[in-house]
Amino acid sequence: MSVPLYQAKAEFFKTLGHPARIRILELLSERDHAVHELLAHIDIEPSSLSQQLAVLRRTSLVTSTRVGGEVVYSVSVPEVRDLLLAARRILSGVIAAQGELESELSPTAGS
Amino acid sequence: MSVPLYQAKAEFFKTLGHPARIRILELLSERDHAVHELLAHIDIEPSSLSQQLAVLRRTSLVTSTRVGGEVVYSVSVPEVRDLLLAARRILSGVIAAQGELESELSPTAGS
DNA sequence: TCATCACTTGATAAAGTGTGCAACTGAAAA
DNA sequence: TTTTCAGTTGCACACTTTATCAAGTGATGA
Repeated sequence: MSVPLYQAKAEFFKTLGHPARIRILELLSERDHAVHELLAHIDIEPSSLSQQLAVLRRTSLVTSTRVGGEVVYSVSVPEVRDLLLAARRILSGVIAAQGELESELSPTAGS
Repeated sequence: MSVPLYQAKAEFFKTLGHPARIRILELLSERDHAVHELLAHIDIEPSSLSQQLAVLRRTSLVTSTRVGGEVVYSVSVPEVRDLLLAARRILSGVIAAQGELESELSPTAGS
């Protein structure tokens, strides 16, 4: 293999590193969605959504199918869901820790 | 909380989205390392390493302690290790799938 | 004290990313 | 056939990230 694994990992995480792409994956891991359905949940321009979907397509995390007038997206790597859950767990830990630290510094109010 | 969770997640993944930072976390999840030890394993300039360590510090994923002449880093969120393992599993799946696809397209050699 | 090792910081140029607008394609409805 | 809805693509601009070089701090050893 030409690309070292740690670099592939970095690129993988990079594709997860955008709020819209996270939202897309969260919605798609519930069920398949057409683009206009995603659009109803995510507050960005259609062209921007399309671009983020393209990023996810390029990395094979989602696939699209044309169904009549609409394009339906699905996750092609179901394990991504676990990853998002793991991230949430870690994150709540980190955020809680930072919260404590903050309260120690200024016990009256959080910034 | 002011920052929506999906945005916090995106930022979290973004900090993982760099090959040097992945290497650092992998090394640190084995055991603590001084900066010059990391430097021996990761092929980048000291200043660049320092910069990446700063990114990880800012997001509270690692902590540093001065021990005499050297600065020792440790992971402060051990669950990160699971995340890296999960990423590797997902990634090998995706890479394998792409490999198959590639062989179908050109059965003789992979690009 | 002076030199040196171990790191960090600052500045800057180059590369990469994201955003919004306009133009374009395909399918369905009028 | 013409419109309209559903998406995508191209492009210009702003913003961010990264790499590198030079300069600076802190501790140790000569």
